[in-house]
Amino acid sequence: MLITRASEYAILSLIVLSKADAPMDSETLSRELSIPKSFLAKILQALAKKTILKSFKGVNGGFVLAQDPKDISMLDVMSAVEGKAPAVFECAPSINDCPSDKATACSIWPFLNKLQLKIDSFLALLTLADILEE
Amino acid sequence: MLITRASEYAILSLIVLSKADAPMDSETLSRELSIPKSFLAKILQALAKKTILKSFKGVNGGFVLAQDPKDISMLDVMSAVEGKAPAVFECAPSINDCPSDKATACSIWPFLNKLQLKIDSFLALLTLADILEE
DNA sequence: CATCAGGAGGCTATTATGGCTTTAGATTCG
DNA sequence: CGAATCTAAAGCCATAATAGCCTCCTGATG
Repeated sequence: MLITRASEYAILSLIVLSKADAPMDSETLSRELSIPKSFLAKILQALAKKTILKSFKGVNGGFVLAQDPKDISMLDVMSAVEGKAPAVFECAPSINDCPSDKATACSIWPFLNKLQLKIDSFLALLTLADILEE
Repeated sequence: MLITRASEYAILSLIVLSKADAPMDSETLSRELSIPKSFLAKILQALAKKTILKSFKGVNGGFVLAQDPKDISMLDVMSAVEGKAPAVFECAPSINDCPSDKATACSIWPFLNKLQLKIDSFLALLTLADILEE
């Protein structure tokens, strides 16, 4: 999946936002979590675009969760933040498409696909609610 | 975990090596998988250092699996290749250590730790054998 | 209309990726 | 035994992608 720091920051933010009862602005979040403000802003915007967060402009604006934590999966978060579809193996784009004309690459393709599916389904089942529950 | 391309290449290599019956050198692997040779060489070296692979120098040298596929977990591979300990959340280094003096960061620490454990244990149980079996 | 906070884009710094060269251990052959 | 050859090991350097910084624009609020 090529998990980057953006995913890490996104999850951190979601945990904090899930506990807030009013919109929290990116500057406050940035300060509380010691995350660079400008980078965090872009991440929050990406989450808002995928309707994982809801944003409010103006005074007392900020971000709130747009969905119930049990409906927000780590796969959702990561694919929202990492731009492209979350693919561990970028050289293996689709199940019907052999990724290469090399015989070796072709023969390992089913195994890669299997691994990809395992990771994806794990991340799809792991929700924000799972992390929050005690 | 900040999964990078190195992990992807490592897993690709392990799948191919698991099907070879003689040492395979980094140049051949690089050619078959269309992976940059010099980068792949470093990855294979990292895997050899953690005794996931065994290396042979000289004529007919190369790399072979040093362990049974069922004993090679994705967590092993990723931590071998990503240099540092595989931590999704680098700001949260150890369970007894609050990662920050910020109250907010401190309060979300248990949740982060929980997520980290979930991901780690998933990756620790996912072995090369799981990927290879049909 | 003044102020606040998100949205969007460009720019810089840092890190990951990839290229290249040299060194060292192992094998083969004369 | 010694030279030649093969391949891992290890380093340094270039490029590409990510992480982080700054400024202006837009919509909302009072």
